[in-house]
Amino acid sequence: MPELPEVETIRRGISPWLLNRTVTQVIVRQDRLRWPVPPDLESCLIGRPFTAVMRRAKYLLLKNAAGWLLIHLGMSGTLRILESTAGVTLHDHVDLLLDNRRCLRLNDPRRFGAVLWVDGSPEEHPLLAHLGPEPFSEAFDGALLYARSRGRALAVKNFIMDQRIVVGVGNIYASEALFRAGIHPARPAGRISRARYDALAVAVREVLSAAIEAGGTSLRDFTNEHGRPGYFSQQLLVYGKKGQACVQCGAVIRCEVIGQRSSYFCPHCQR
DNA sequence: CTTTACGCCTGACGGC
DNA sequence: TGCCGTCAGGCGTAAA
Repeated sequence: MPELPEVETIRRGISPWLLNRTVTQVIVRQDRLRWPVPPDLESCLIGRPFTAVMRRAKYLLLKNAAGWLLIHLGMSGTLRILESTAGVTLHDHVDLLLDNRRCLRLNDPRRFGAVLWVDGSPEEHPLLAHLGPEPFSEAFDGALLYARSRGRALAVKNFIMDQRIVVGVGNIYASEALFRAGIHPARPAGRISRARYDALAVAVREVLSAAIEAGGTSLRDFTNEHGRPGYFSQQLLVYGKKGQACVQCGAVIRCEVIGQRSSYFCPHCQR
């Protein structure tokens, strides 16, 4: 599933195809996603061109004159731009047919994703209201991580994956950022120094921006808007590398479950 | 308030 | 070959 770099890659890819285009038809083949797809979605979309294609955290936000179409890709969702609505395959749940004859298609085998309609300010929507800062915003830095972590005992990996602390960091990039910062993923968040959180904030930004540059990480089913994979998997240093040699010290990379999620780290470089 | 566990779903993979 | 258990990029919710 897409973390922030994958969602941002999708956003950049679909944006030119959607901006100033109007939806002519909505096809919902399966409305049982994480929440039901609104039955009146077509009436919200038809006749009003998209005026912005934005991202907040891992949510895509498509704006028109009436409100916002909110899309989340869950664990296995993909969005593609197609020539037409032909060639329907398994798990092609939602199509938006556009007035340039293109089709924006959501495919999501596990159906943890969501397609919702938001009228009013999306920042006030319950799903978005309590999100932390964007990792590339000025509000996100070591001072924020340090302040928010005081007195908290949970593992730092779970702390930085909490979307109320900072958005966009999922299981892959949490492991990668902690390796780059030299911090053990199971270390209690409240027992990490300000200086180390400064390094972690930098590492989070670096790993996310490098992944965006590469067009996302290709693992299992992530592909961009044309169905092509991203290339950041070639730059992963610890994720999925259990049993392999650490690129920095040669120690054996380990994998342990922390907070119900597989966590990869170098036991020598990360403390 | 914090922290943990679980459930939602399907598909791929490894072991037997 | 088939069956079964495990695991997978997220996140809301319930419970302690």
